[in-house]
Amino acid sequence: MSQNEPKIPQATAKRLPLYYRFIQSLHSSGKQRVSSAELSEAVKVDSATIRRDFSYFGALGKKGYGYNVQYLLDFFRKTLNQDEITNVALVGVGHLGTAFVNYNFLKNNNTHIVVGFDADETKVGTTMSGVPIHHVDEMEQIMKQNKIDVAILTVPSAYAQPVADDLVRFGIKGILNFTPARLTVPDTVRVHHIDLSIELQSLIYFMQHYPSAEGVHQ
Amino acid sequence: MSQNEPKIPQATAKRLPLYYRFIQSLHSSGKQRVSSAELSEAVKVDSATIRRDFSYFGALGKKGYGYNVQYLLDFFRKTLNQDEITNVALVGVGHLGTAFVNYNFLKNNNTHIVVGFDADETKVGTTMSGVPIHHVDEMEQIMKQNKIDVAILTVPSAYAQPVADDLVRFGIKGILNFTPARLTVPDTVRVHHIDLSIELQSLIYFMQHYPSAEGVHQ
DNA sequence: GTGCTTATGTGAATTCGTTTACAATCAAGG
DNA sequence: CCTTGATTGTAAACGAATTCACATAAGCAC
Repeated sequence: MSQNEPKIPQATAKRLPLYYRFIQSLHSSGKQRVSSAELSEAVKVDSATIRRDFSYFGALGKKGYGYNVQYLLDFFRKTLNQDEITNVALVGVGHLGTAFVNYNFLKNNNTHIVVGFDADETKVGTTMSGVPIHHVDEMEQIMKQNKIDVAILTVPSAYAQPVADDLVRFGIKGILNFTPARLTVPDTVRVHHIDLSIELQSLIYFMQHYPSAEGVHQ
Repeated sequence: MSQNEPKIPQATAKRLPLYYRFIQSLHSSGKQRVSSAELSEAVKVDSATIRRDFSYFGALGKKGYGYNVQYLLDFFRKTLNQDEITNVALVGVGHLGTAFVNYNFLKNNNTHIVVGFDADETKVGTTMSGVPIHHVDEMEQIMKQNKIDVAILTVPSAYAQPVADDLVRFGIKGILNFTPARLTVPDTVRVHHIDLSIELQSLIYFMQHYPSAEGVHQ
C-alpha cells in the first residue's frame, strides 16, 4: 500500500506515531492550530526537526501561522493508516505477555491483540481480558484465519528463534521481539528489538559516562 | 567515575551491553577466542562496526588472531562496571511493573529491583518475588536509605510527570520511562523512553513502507 | 491596503554513524 | 626463520540525521 510515496527517512518514520498521538490530544482538547515550537516542547524534538519531518510530506503548514490541527490529524490518520485495525498475535503469555494483553494498546491505537499463544496447557483455553489463548500448535491455522501479520514475541529466549521460524513460515511480516535473542529472518520480515536488560544497562552506562544531555530512547 | 575515558559515541555505548552479554555466553561455553566476524553473526551488527566500536577503547584484539574471550570479558566487566550492583526502584506496580519485578533482570545482570512503589493500598505492604512494595509517600525516605539512583517508571501516564518530579527531588539520576509522557527533567537526569505503542505503530509503518531491510530497534 | 509579526520550509552546514578497503601485524606450520 | 593465511585497526569515503539561519509568505491589526 502507498509504495509510491517519497521515501521517508527512518528516523522520521519512527517519530510519526509520536506526532500523531500528540496531535490527537490537541484535537480532543479543542485546539485549532499549533506551531512547530509548541509541538517541540511537548514531544521533546527540536522544532527544526519537526518542520523537516513534516516537509517530507509536502507543505502541511502555513508560514506565519503554523499547522491546522484538524488538517494534521486527518493527514496523519491517513498516512499512518489508522482507519484500518491491525490484528496482532501475542506469542508467549508469561509475565510480560500478560501485561501486554491487559494493556492491549487500546487507547488511540489501531492495533489490537486478538489472540495469544502459549505452550502451557493450563493457560490454553482460557481468556485474558477477552483475548483467547491457544496452544502454539494451533498457530498456523489461527494466524491464517485471522490474517495476522504482526506478532509480539515474549517467549523464553531459548524458544525465540524456533518460534520466529514458525511465524515466518506462517506468513508473518513483522515481529516485535522482546527476547534477548537476535533473530535470523528473511529480509522481507521486519523485526524490531526491545531488549529490556540492555535498555537498563545502557541507561546506567550513560548515567555514569555522560553527565548531561538528553537521551534518545531505544 | 572514570570520567577521563575518551568519549564513546552514543551508538557505540548502546551496543556495549549487547556485546557483553554475548561475550559472557562465549565464555561460559568455553570458547577461547572470537573474531569480529563471529561476533557480527551473533549480534547482527556489521563486523566493521564492531571493530570500530572496540577500537574506541584501544586495541583489544590481535591482528590475524581476533579477540581473546577472557580478555574481552574482563575488559567489558570493568567498563560496564559489572562488579557493582545497581539498585533500581520500580515505580508503579501495575501489569507491566509486575512483569518487571518477576523478571527482575536477574541473569547476567548487575541490576536489581530492590523496591517497588505504588499508591494502591492493597499492594502496599506485600512482597512480590521478594521485592517489598511500599507506598509512594515513602519514596523519599527509602530511596535515600537504599542509595537508589535509577528508577523504572510504569505509572499511569497522567502521573508520570509529577512522579518524575518527585524522583528528581529525591536525587534520581536515571529513569527508564515506560509511560507515553515525554518527561521534563533537569539535564543532569538521564531519561530513556520505551514507548510500547509507538514501537508497535512504527513497526507497522515500516512493514508497510519499507518492504525489506533490517530494522534497528529503539 | 500597508506594515508588522510570526512561523514555515528548506539550502547549506554540520554532526553523527556506518561501511569500504587495505596496510600492518600476528599466529601457525613446516 | 620464512611463508601463508587470517584478522585487526583505521583512514577515507559515504550516508543519514540534525541543526542553523533566513528568505518567504501568511495572518492580523489598524
